Amino acid sequence: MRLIFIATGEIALPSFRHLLAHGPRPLALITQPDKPTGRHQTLTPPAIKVEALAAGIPVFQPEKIGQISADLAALEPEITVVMAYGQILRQDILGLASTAIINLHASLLPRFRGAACIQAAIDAGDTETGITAMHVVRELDAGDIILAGIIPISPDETGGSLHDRLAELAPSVLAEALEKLATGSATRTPQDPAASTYISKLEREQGRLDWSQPAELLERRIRAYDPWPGTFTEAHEDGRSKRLKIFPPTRILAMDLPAGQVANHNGALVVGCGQGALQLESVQPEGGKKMLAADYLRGRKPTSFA
RNA sequence: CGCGGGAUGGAGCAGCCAGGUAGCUCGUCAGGCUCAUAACCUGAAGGUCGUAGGUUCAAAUCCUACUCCCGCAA
Repeated sequence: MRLIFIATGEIALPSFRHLLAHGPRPLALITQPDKPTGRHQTLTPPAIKVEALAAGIPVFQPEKIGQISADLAALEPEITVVMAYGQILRQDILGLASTAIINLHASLLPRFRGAACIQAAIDAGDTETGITAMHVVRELDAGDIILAGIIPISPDETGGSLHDRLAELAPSVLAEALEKLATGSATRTPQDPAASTYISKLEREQGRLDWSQPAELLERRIRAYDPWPGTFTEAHEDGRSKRLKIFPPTRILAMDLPAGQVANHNGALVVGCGQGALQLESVQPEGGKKMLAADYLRGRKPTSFA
């Protein structure tokens, strides 16, 4: 089967490796251009590009994928697989493959269409999520569903841990979808538009915590947004105010404390929420390293978070 | 050279601006108190103040260079 793989995010790595190991071997990888990253803006290639080159797979990195539609057409693909690419595909790309263009999406569609689907599942308090294989259509993540793989979300799940587990789940979903498409046994289940939800890409600023919200919601958000985009607050300490990153796990307490007020409860760092309170275990002050909340309290005396 | 913060006994910090015997909250060890304890009391050990130069009678503190860590931004 002639297959083209289009992906950038690390969530696609296991699926890509699966194809390298068990076939069909991708004719080419299309991924985003190298981007400057980190404190010193070093130009960094996507990890999947590095693996593709090591495996001798041709790599395309167009600024806009439309620029290489002729090159892709020349490969005469039967199947195009898209996963966490980061660009909207133009109509001419959608029609390239003779059999199908499919997308692996990290949620149980039609719930959580869009970029931040993994974080959204935890943030919403869902008990399960998965990988959905579907046909790609013009509207984002709205195509007919071929099949989905489901995994439970554990109570201490973080965005990072769920990301990794979904990445590991994806190859089996991909393999089954390819098998069905190859044998003509693939079914198409339309998505119920009324049940669909859309989650836009997360920005760093969205990790700012609102302590007037219930502790239950904040606890989930801190897990969901770890490690990206991360959660933070402003720690007020005699006149000064410094950014403080907050990491899971956190513990919900029934304590009655005004929202945003900080208490040293027998050495434990407790913050009041709109409903209940949250005990923090791991924080990172601006300019400092990640540390235990108890350590943080030894040297800093914050009075409130906002 | 994108902007900024930091490096001080095992942990987290103060001291630096206005140079002059290294301090706080803990931890550790010993002893005491207690039915008992992560509680309390007493005492002790533990630091080339990131590295290398410079200024000075004297540098954690002022100047220069360098190394490492981190926040923002992208």
